[in-house]
Amino acid sequence: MTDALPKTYDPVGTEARWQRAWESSGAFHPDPGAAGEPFSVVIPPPNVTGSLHMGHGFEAALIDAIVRFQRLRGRNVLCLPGTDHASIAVQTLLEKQLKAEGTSRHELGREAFLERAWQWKAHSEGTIKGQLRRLGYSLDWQRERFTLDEGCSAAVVEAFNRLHEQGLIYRGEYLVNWCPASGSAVSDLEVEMKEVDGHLWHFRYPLSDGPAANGRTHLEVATTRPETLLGDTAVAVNPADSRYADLVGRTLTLPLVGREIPIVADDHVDPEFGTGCVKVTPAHDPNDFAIGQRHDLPLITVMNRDGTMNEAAGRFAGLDRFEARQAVVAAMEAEGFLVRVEPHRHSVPFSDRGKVPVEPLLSTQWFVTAEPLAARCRDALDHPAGAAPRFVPERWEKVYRDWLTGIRDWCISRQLWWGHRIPAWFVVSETGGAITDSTPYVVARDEAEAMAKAEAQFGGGTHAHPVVLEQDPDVLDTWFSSGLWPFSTLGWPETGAADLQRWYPTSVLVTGFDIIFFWVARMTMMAGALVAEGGGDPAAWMPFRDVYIHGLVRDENNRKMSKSAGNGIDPLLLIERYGADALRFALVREVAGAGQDIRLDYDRKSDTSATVEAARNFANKLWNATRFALMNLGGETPASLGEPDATLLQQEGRPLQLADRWILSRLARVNGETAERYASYGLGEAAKGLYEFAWNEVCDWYLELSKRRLQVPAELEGPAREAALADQRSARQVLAKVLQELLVMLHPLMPHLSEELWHGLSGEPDATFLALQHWPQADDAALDEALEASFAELIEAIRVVRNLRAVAGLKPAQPAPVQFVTGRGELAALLQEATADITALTRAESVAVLSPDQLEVSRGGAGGQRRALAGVCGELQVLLPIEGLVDLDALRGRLEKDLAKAEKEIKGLAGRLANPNFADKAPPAVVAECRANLAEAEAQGELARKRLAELG
RNA sequence: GCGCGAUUAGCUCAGCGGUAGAGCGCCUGCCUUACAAGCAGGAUGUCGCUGGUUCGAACCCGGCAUCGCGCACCA
Repeated sequence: MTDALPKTYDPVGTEARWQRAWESSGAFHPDPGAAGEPFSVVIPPPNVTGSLHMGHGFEAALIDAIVRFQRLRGRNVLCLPGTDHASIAVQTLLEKQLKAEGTSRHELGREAFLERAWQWKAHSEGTIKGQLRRLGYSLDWQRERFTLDEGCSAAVVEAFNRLHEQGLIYRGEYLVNWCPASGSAVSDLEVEMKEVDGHLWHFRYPLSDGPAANGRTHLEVATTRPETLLGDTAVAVNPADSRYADLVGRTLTLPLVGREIPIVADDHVDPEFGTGCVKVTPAHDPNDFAIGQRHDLPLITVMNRDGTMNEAAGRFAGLDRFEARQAVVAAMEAEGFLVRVEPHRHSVPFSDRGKVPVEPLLSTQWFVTAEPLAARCRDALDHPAGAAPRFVPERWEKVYRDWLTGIRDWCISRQLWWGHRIPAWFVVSETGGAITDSTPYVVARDEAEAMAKAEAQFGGGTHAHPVVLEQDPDVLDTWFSSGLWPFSTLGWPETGAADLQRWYPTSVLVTGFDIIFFWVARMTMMAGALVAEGGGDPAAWMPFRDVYIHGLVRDENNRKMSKSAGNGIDPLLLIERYGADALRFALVREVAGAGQDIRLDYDRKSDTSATVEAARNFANKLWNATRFALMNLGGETPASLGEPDATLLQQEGRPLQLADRWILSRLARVNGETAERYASYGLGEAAKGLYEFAWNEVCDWYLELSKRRLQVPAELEGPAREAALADQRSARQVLAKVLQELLVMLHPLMPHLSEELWHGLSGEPDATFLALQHWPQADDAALDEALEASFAELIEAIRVVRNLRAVAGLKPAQPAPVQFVTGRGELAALLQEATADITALTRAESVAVLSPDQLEVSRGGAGGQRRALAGVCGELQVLLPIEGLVDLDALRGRLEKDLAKAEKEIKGLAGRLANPNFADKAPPAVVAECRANLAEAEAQGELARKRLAELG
């Protein structure tokens, strides 16, 4: 960097340069053997379904801020990237493509289809990696993983085998959520309830053996799904319902089908709802399935897997389920069984991915027994040493715990091709070469092991035929492999793996609340079963110490940004316009507390964002502040200048001025606060604090105050020159130190800009990175609360002068005399010490600090100052004796405003003090403060009145 | 139905017991050699409604309303 820096910061070239430098030097590729306490994060692997949107950018900004901070703190940091194969999502996407091409996966065949899926993966992964790099994410690309890569796949096979050995995986025929669109079972979590305007059809089911004692000839049932009546195997009533007590045990004749079905009594039925009679279709409804089990009812499946009716549906066979609904209703009506139809709003389960209603369908699937795994996780939350994991914000712990309580078994098989093939082999030689529900199977690590197991069990002896195996064609739920992510990526099941030893458990998981069940809970459950190896302290096996839950990015209309909603914004669009640092800073700065959603304002017509633009302006501000420093440090660096010593005062030879001591105190305080905020996930607060410090304190005040000291007039000679040079040097030292430290503190949020400016300032070679420096030790000796308070008063005094000048309509360049009047000795001393600063910042012609007595004397003498412009702040009276230049009306207006303000304050404070309870019960300090404020306000009001009177 | 969150300046949001804040936008002056992506000054609020606790409530507690989210779900 040279002295001739451009006036505006150009992020695009700079960012690319540092991204290349960091990566090619292996800056973020840690050695497990290196020193430093380990700190590790595995990133939530994005799906290889295309590209990333702003939500990913937001998450990246948060994670990177955390890991970069920890790196600066000297930790041995690993931040491991990767992607997820997203079984259903990718397969759906590919099938859509194939359909558009007029073909299908079945026409292509499994092998060719998978070939294509891998091509797609390579394409999508390339896009995603490009995006992550452009964000400046400090990832270890050499450790990049993919859920379907060799190592992760081996981990999946091992996990499946171990869980099976532990008796936690079973195969069985149950009602599952069947998604006809993808042709696969899905888990409970992949089902979304949606409110739909439907109908409630009331039907009559006649008693088969004649009228009841009370003359009743039929029962009336209601349903939202008439097509399922073809599979009814009972009608249920509440056992306590006296209306039907005598009918329990008798039978009804199912219309259209003619089947005799029993009337059963079951607690599930709410006698208050409808007629109190419920048709029971155990093979097509989860509640009915449960009733069916209790009453040992037959299961009659009337649908095929593609959502059409099957042979059991008789004359309706072949119809789509929704066509069948119409047809059944029409037939019921024609045959006189339809009582009435009423509109009915109700919830319908939809498949998350397929966007069609799921069909509860009886099928044979693989399941994970969830309760024992969940129990271990619940215990970890109640561990005496503290909840594991620790949720930030805390409230999410309850959400996590509630889900783990009363958990249902997890259906893990999917009738898809893209994914981890289930490591189970059917011994088809036992069932005539075909896979049926009764075909025996073996679970194994590979085919050879499967064969050995199968031969031991089924070979030789009485079996004359050779053992023939066929691997289960299904794949596992994507979340099965995602559940292993924190340890499969580090080398598990190889427990001796160096990375696993060094970085497991990981330090923090950063993710959105929308996948606490899908992913967070699955990881903790998997770790409990696979890593814990028999329990123990959860701190040893829980895959992360903390879980930091962030909110979602919403668009300008407060809608969640997502690809499916079509409102996602490509982060690259904003990066190209404003720079990655600006985008990152804008996103993080929006975070309040934690876990709150953020709204990114964005104009889709112009692709602009006021929020990001403000962050870009901040970057430019820092750029220019550093540019100013480079122009004024005389070619020196922070290192060559050395540390300023805040404990030495001007008289003792090192001319540290008021402003120096003030900014060094502020710096030390901001350093401590910022470190604390970063460490406790207060990222938004850290960003806001640094923004305010950099802009409102360093740039607006310190930098302005340093200007007059950085220039030593050529005409100075002798001791005066010596003094000016010494003062210049200390201003240089302080300026250099403050800026350099500020850049380090900003680095986690704005890595490229800070890296660039830090190099410019420090003159360090390109190969030395700010990213790998140490967080500066806060100089606690520089902290001076009283000084900070005094300086705030000084700033206020200068503001009043500026305000008066503005009211008077003085041209900025026009000098004017300034008088301060105060009876407070230490305030007078402060103003006296800062005379040169005040002069510089207010264009003062002269600065006088007077006591009230002195003022009276001077006014009595000169006589011509009665119409001075006057203002007050605190106990300080500020006068601009510039009669003749002043607009009297403006002057009066200003004074009236002061007076009104003072009177309003007096009223409030006096009211409070007049309440006897206040003096009695409020803390003495508060009462004293109130009295002081009242006295001050009264003094202010008095002054204003007096000046107004003088104006006549 | 149960639970969670939100409701503060025109907009986006801080503040969470002691006299209401920021950024953007708006108004008025300034091209003052770090920055016009800037500088200086200014205006702007019955802090959703309603009870209560307290000397004192935007802040704590109870209701209500509106918006959003999660879980469960009666055919």
